[in-house]
Formats: sequence, structure tokens, C-alpha cells
Amino acid sequence: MNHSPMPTLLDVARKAGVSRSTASNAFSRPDVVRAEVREKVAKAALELGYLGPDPKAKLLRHGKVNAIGIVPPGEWGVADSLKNPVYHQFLSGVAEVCDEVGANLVIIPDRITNGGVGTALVDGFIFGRIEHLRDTEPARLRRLPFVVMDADAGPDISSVRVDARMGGYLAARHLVELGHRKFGIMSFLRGFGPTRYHPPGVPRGPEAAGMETDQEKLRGYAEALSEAGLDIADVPIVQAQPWDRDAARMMLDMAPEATAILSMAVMQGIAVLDEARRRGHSVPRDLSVVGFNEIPEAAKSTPSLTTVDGKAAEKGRMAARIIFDAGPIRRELLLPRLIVRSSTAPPSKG
Amino acid sequence: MNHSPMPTLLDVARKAGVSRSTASNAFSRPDVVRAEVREKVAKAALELGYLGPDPKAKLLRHGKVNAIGIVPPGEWGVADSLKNPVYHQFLSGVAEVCDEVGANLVIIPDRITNGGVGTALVDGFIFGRIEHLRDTEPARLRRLPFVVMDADAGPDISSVRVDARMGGYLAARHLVELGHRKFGIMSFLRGFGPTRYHPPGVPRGPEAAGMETDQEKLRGYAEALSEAGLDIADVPIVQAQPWDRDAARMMLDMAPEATAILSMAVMQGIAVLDEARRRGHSVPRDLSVVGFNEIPEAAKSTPSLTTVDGKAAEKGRMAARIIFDAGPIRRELLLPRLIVRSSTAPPSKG
DNA sequence: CAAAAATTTTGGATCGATCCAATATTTTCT
DNA sequence: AGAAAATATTGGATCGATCCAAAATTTTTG
Repeated sequence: MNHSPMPTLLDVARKAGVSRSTASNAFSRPDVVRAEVREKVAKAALELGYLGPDPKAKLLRHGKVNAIGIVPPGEWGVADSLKNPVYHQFLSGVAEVCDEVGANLVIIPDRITNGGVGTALVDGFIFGRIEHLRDTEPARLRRLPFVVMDADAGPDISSVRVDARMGGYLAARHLVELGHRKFGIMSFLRGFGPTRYHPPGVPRGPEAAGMETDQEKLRGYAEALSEAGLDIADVPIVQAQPWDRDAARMMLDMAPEATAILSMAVMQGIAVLDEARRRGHSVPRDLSVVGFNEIPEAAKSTPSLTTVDGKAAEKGRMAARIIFDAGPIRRELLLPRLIVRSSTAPPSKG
Repeated sequence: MNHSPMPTLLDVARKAGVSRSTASNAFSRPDVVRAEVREKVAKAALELGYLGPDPKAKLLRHGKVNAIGIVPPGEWGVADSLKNPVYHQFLSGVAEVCDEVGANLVIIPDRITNGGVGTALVDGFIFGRIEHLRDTEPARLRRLPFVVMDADAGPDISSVRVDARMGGYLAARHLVELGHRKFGIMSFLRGFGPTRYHPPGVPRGPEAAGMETDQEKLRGYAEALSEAGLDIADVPIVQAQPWDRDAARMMLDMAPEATAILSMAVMQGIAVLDEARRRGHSVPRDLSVVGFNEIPEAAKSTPSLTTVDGKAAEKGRMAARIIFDAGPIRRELLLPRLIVRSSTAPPSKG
């Protein structure tokens, strides 16, 4: 193993018999150096095993890292987020744009203690679902551009989100139009709380859903229901983590007379499909199910799942572009789309 | 918006009435500064909105980035890799260790042209499946530690892989022991070639599988078959991309009399399951299927898929630890494990 | 209370490059 | 060929911190 110190630009310059500046130019602004000299420098570099200007030093001079930092949703660790198929979809969107511009993608664990947003070497941040705007403070102080996902953070902060209210509305209206009148809702928990059941007859406040965007979905459900003369307060709600495998069971136990289930998650929607089959119910004859967000699994489940396309990949692409374009503040609101598949049909009973 | 220049350590030092060095120590070696002075500096920093030493400058001085670079498999782009569930598993393993040590995870597009391995700001690299060892050259020249996945790269380079030959052997032996004698193999392509069919009766060279690790699987298959007095040259092989949705169809078309299919990919295994059902065959009565690699989908498919656990997450954890431990070269060989589920049974015909 | 020992603080050099104004060289023009 | 214009090259200053040996201060000891 060669343990001589790493060659620097100065070494190359000396070996090629030119000044540091010329050597620097040969690499970073080749057009300004005579071809002949440029080659001499290239040859010297090759012989010394010099790979080009040290990115660390380059960085210090003009601060462009060529990387984008992703902060996964606050409530989950990095590993958990990567496992979530919807988040994954979003990441692919970001990665696509990074690929285009040749930038790196840095995944930043949310630990405040050591490093994190305060010290990560990136040109900007994409915050996935934040609990408090305060989490973005280090980014602001570092004067790095950032985008907040799934929430409107006011006129001074860029944000990308999907119209969740509209998504919820589309999902519920679809079921209402098919003739359903008895519903069950699978909602999200905020943070790490235990799975929770909300019986009918109680008004639905913000505590019946997780983050802001989930409350919007609930609002959308309520709106479509109310257009049909129904009150969401009469719909039983199960609130669980997206990966909770018992939630589907609880849902069907608690709402045995429901003919349609509205799920705020795709995976929970698919879980309901599985649980219904396990109980010998036929979907969509005995039960209709609509999920939220589109992932490949939705099309491949049996039956395939009717779901709302939450445009996760598109959100990722858009967020990345906002960072790389370095333009003014942008607040984007994407429109969701209902994808009707085989898990919904008119109710047979009732 | 505040557009005054970013405050530096010097500004803080001046405001606190101490020297640069003392201010620096107050942040980076607090034990060496008197508590009283330390607080004075902290107060000055707070008032100026100074967040602590600029990571960019810190970096230049002593070069520790606190991040690990991941180079996705050469033949796919970043976005494609992230979509691959097995790669995803591997990434989760890496992320887990990064979480532990509070490091960032940098995903590096494989474009050689601009940046990439030559300039990424990381402390080390994990190369996923490389075509040529030459791709790791920039890492070596930068004297950064790196690990090569899924291939043994000799005694001077750290590597982590699973014993693919053993995995193949376990899969094929399982089927042989169940009594199968007629097989079909779904293999991988190297790079971007078109889907390819290898008829029986031709000797199987390395061109019948993709990367080194896939050739090992093939060798394992051959070994178990030969123990049962069978020649792999008589087994039809379909070579396709892991995401090719037509490969399963071709496989069943080309090997209609096969009672068992050996797939080098999980997803292709599941695709065969689907295709078989579509044709009205019953798995495992009419056809047995074994996949390679374990992902959640394998347990959830109908019927659940017998597969070889390729220890993807474990590989990720191990590779990350090798980088962070900064120890000597390590060459790890993990043992695969056969997970028997419901997609395999003795053949009914034949 | 002065001298010795221990603890804090300090300025200069450094990390490896880029930028800029000044200088040197080559090319173009009359 | 000599002057003017265009093009290349150069050394000094700089980016924002850390390291280190020397100087200043505080604490301990005889």
C-alpha cells in the first residue's frame, strides 16, 4: 500500500513546471489554458495519481456541494422510512431528478444531537412531514434552501403537497355514488400512540387523524358523506400505524355492518382486502375498499385496489427541482386522481 | 430576509472579546475553556445566529465527513435500484447502521462524467455489484475505504457476499428431494441485453447467467441436479431482467413439462406463481417454484413462496460496519438459508 | 508571599483549492 | 518590424476553520 501523502494541486503544478493557478485552470477552466500546457499538466497529474481538485477544498472556496439532503418523516427512523413503499415512491422521484443533474442524494437521520440538518454537507433540504416548523430552523439559519412536504408552511417557505382534502373527497364520493351508506374509516395515528378506536356518535376533531394532511383526508371524506346526507360522526374510525397488521382485523370487528372501508393508507387497504378474504367475505360484492396513494402492490393485489393516486413520485421530482432551480419560494399543490380498480362496486346488501 | 453575510467564527470571537482559537475551542473542545468564557462565547454566537463551526471548513482541516457513499449496481440507475425490493432491503441494513452511528447515507449516481465516486463527500464507499474492478479505482486513489458487494475481489479489497452457490444448491436440492426431475430455470441477464432462451442440450457456460454471483447460483443448481443424476444442460433456461413481466410467460411456454421452476429472483418467482394461476395450474400441485432472496412479498404471495434468504439486510449492515470500523480488509461470506413455504411440494405427475 | 506548577488563552501557520489584478507572452495589425 | 490587441500565466489574498508552540494567567506549593 502506498502511504506517501496524497498529491495536491501544488505537487502537480511543480511537476508540470507551471504555477498553481495554471494547474487549477487546467482542471477547472480548461478553455483558458493553452492545449499544450493543459496536456503537460494532465500528464503530471496522471503520473502522480492525482484525481483532480480535492472536492473538500473546492467546497470551502465556493460552497457548492452538489447534493440534496432528505430528512425522512420525523416520527420514523431512516430505516423505517425506506421500508415504507409510498415514501419509497417519493424517493424515486427525487432520485430521478438527482440523476438528471448529476447530484448526490443524502439521507439524513433525524437525530438532532450530532450533526443532522445543522451540519450535513448538502445544498438544500427536503423535509418529509415535519411535526413543528422549528425542525427546519437549522436549515434556515444556514441559509440553505429547503422544501417542506405535505404541509403548507406559509408564504415564506417552499412546500409541495397534494390536495388531500380533494383526495379524500374523491374516494368517498366514489363510494357514495356507488350507493354505499355504511362506512368504516382507517385513519393514521400521530406519533407512536397505541392503536385507537373511535366509536360512532362522537364528533370528529383533529385527534381522529395523524398529521395535517391526514386531517384533510378526513375532511374530504366528511364532505362527500355530507353531500349524501351522512354525518362522519356516525362512522366508526380505527386509528393505527401504517404497518400495524392487526388494524384491519379491528376495523372489520368494529364495523361489521359497513359495506365500504375508506383507508388513508394503501397498505392498510390491501390488509383489509386480505382480512376480508380470510373471513370468507367477497370483495367487492360484500365489501368495497378504497385506499390512499398509488403503489405497484395496489394493482397486483387480489382484487386490485381502487385507490387515490397521491402523486408521491411527482412530489419528489417537484421538490428536488425547487432545490436545484434555486428560484423564489414556491408553494405547489398537486391534484390527486382516483384510480378505480376491482375493489369497489355497488353494495349487495342494504 | 436577512442578507448580511453569514457570521463566522471570527465574528463570534470578536463579539465575545476573545481570540479565534478560544472561540474555536469553546465549540470543539469545550473542556479546555473556562466555563465563564465558554458562556460568553455561546451568548455571542446566539446573538449573531451562529450555528457552530461551518462543516465545510471543518472538513478541509481534518477530512471526516461522517457519511457513507452507496454506489448502486452498475447496470441500473439510482431510481431503478431504489425500486428493486431486494436492493431496498440491503439499503435498510446500511441505513440502520448509519442511524446507529449518526452518519449520513449518500446515494451516488453511477455517472462517471461529472462527480460520482471521484468527488463525492463521503468517508467510504459501498459498491453494489460492479462489472469491473476498475470502477472502484477512484475510491482507491482517494485512499477511501470501500467494500464490494456480491463478489470476491481478492485479498486486498473488502467484500461482503452471500454463498450464492450454496443458495442455489439448497434450492435445487430441496426440489430434488421432493422428487422433481423436470426443471426450468429463470436466470439473469448481464447488462441490458434482450430476454434470451437457452434450449436444452447445450452446455451451460457463464453466458447463461448475469453477474458472477448469478453464475454461482447456476453452479449450485447444477451440483444438486448432478447429485440426482441430472445434467443442467438438459434444463431450459430463460434469461431476463428481474422486472421483465413477460419472462414468466416465456418460461412456462418453453418448459411445459417442467414440474419445478428455479428462479434467481424473488419477484420472478412470484411472477411465475401468478402466471401459473392465470393458466389454471395449481401451485404447488402442478408446479413447484423456488425463488432467490427474501422479501416481505414472498410471504404474502398466494401461495407463499419458498425461497432462499440471501441475507440482503445483513449484508448491508455488515458492509456499513466495515466502513465505519476502519479496520483491516475483511472478506465476509454469509450463509444463505432455505425458507420453505407453500409453493413447493412433491410432483403429482411424472 | 514569591516561586513553581498547572491551566487558559493567543497569534501564526496550515488544510487545498479558487479568484483576481498584474504581468508575460503570443498574435494581429499597420 | 514595431505598436496595439488579444491571450496565457502568475503570485498574493482568501474561503473558515483547526493545530501547535509560545505567552499569559490562575492555582498550588514551600
